[in-house]
Amino acid sequence: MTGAGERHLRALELPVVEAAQALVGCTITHGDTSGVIVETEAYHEIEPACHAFAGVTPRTKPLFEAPGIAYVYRSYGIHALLNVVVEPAGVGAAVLIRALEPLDGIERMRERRGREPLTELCSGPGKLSQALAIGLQHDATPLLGGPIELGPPPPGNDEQPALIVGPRIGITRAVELPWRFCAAGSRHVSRPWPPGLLLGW
DNA sequence: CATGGGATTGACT
DNA sequence: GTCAATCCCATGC
Repeated sequence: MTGAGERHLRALELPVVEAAQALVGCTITHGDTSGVIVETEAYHEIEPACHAFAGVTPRTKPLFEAPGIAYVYRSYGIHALLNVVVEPAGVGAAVLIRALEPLDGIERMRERRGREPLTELCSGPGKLSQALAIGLQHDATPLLGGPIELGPPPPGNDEQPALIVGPRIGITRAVELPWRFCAAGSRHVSRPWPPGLLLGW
């Protein structure tokens, strides 16, 4: 039997678009800081917005490895963005973690972010990396038993949350694909929930 | 080896 | 709403 308590493990076995949905509600922990995933996007080598579209390069190599490792890259020269690599080895695909609901180490997050409001700590892919002190040194590290830990939903929150689906944000290619997923009603997403359809209703 | 772009953010008009 | 910061890496000469 497969309980909700191991949803993060099942997510790692799914195709990337389904994995992106299943990961909403799971947790990310680094040291004393952790949060619940409330927003994700799927990226796959078949579409040009994905870094893996260019094939295997020194930068994209982790995307093509076996599921369950991190892909962390620098964005706009400033931010480190965290992805969960999924799909079998040889297939380049990953789930971008776009926002967390802060759970543990909130004061530490406030120090690192230089901001007080709970909704400004992890409400964006660059923000959550800063709040959890995730950097390029974590690229290709395991997410099970590594420095950054992917975990199941918190106790009492095992229900797969209702999701809002919409187009991905901040990209210029393959903008039409509805591969962004937000926990419905969460106030911790990177932007007020997108226009789009509700899933899970 | 030189160049250009980007899965963002925060500050500013 | 607009815009610059900043740096890794993919690409091209």
